[in-house]
Amino acid sequence: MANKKNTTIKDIANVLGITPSAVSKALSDHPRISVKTKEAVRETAKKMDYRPNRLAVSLRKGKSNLVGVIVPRAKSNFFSSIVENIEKSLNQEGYNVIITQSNESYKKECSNIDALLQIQVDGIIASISNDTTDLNHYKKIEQNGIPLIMFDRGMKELEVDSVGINDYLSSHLVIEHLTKQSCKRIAHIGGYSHIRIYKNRLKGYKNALKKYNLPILEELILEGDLTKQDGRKKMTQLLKLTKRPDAVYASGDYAALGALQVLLENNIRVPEDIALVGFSNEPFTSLVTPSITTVNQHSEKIGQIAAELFLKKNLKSDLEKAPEYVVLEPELIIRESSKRQ
Amino acid sequence: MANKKNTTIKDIANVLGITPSAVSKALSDHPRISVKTKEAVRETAKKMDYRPNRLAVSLRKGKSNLVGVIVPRAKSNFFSSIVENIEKSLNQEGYNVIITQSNESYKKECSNIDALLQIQVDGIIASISNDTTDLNHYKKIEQNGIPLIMFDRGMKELEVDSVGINDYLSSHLVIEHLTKQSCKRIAHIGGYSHIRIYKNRLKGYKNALKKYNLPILEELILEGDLTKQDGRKKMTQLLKLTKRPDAVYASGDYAALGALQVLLENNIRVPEDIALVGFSNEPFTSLVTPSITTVNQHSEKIGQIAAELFLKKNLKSDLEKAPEYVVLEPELIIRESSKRQ
DNA sequence: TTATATTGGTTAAACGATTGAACAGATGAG
DNA sequence: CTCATCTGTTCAATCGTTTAACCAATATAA
Repeated sequence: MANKKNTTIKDIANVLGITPSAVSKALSDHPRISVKTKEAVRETAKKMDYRPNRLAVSLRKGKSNLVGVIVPRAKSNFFSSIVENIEKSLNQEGYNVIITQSNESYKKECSNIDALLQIQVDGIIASISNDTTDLNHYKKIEQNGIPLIMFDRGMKELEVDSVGINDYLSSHLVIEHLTKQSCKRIAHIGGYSHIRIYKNRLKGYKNALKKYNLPILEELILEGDLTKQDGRKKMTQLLKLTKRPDAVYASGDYAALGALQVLLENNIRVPEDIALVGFSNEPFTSLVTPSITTVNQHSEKIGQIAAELFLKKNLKSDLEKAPEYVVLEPELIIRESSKRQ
Repeated sequence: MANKKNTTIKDIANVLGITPSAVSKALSDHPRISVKTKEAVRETAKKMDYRPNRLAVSLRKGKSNLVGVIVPRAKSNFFSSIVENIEKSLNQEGYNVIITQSNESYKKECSNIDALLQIQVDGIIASISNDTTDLNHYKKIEQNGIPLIMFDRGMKELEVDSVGINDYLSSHLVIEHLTKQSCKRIAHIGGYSHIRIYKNRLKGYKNALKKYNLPILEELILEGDLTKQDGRKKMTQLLKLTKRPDAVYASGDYAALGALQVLLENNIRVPEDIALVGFSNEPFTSLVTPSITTVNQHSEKIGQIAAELFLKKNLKSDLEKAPEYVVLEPELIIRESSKRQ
């Protein structure tokens, strides 16, 4: 029945009365093959709907034309947008992309890497999970001789190419804006500080406070996994303080959303009583009431640049070279949750 | 340099002084290999960190252990949740999943299929794009002798396994609920009716109206691509009617969101003046104010079942068999946008 | 004792494409 | 007329595994 076997190079050779190797060379435009033969080959190849067997080519050439991507969560708009752009860029260059999610779990991240190496991808583009502190599994990638590119959450320790935004500057933008709204007690719901981006946002937050002559109050600085649930918890905690904050800057939109819910449930006016800022520009931030001020991270560009970094590294297969760090400028999107007129 | 070549079956053979084929058989637990040899092989395999070359295995066996998935949009929570579950189920069985998006475009869908066939996936699990009317590109899949499974948006014409919810019943649930809220003029913002699910929802809507003795008014039935933009447009259109509807049932949450925005902008009370119901239970429906009543489609289950259908089909490689249609029961989630007390 | 199983492998071909080396025929130089 | 060169192709090995067919040695049966 159907199961029409695919035509191979051999079939073409038989039809034309030449050898498979001549066909192969004709198709790859080898100089030693006559123009006449080349044309004949190309023509019958098209006629017979020939498509090279990717598996055979990969086996022979030692590369699979597959690139693995590891994201913490695929659902997040930020990551899915990055993935989309990685894919677009790499498809153009003849690569296919395999997407895996770590679900913010160290264990899953390890097994993702194993799976990708086992599939023999030509490279891995990854963003580290919240749960990850040990980095040995990432070193396996380079031991396999393929490039690793990190995005958003990169780690300097790994010494690999990476792309992300200027987190330090982001915090400055946020604090600057909040002080203009005359906020004086700005709390920070941060991510785990072993992750570079969250550390940098925290550092930026502290430095900016200093710059605007505001005190750094440890009771206003919290650390968690930035889920909506975490946001609720941290906000509840902040409301218990005798001296409540008049603004909250969360390092993630989901945490900001959780915080917002708690604020509304407690009939606290946003932004009049407490102003709120999130991070990542997830679509829902513009949909909720009040809409949430947030930081745009240019996810499209991040994806594209990550792909380009891979292509560059892969082309030169020059893993030795010093790593390249691309840093994009953040953009503050001011919405209702922080705009006190 | 790193680039440590991977150990092959041959290396193991050399170490043990036997042939590669003996090693291969030992690893696959062939009965003709002695227990002693098997143990020795397994041990040195582990010691040398042997991992079979998937490319070679695939080439030899004629199957890649890769499954392609085509979704209209990866960002949608509904689809991403399905994908997540397909992946989970298939990974367990040793398959890897390649995800592609059609972005609701016929052309992209075609090129996705081509790409997947070219990668030599062992099967394709797909949901048809809004833009697609011609189905010939899907037939190519079966011509290649691999199974095709459809989810959510399946097409009877294709005669392949599929899984989705009972769309007809969904509309009944919605209309029943709205009539209980004493709505009498219920509008329907539908998807393109060449897509089966939207046709069925429309049919269910009409039948349910009849059941509750409500007239079917063509001016209240609209068709579009169900984006937020489309929802805005359709709602604006409905508001221009001399006799406005007192309820709107949209076949998609994004369209419902667009409609809600227009309603709020026009100071129309929801649900008191016009009640609103969406479809898919996207997370934002519970986040906006008022929260949107919607239909839950059990995306987790859909993914899992799609994977199972593939595995079954693939095992028997029995493409001839009559297709299997799995239909899940929908669940109406009632929220503020339609609850008049 | 001879024929027959059984055990535990080995050999070799195959999957489909690539590629350096070899080779045959035509052409040109000396 | 011979040797070298060029052209267009074939040969054969290779990538790493799998597997049907084969073989030698030992065990079993008649």
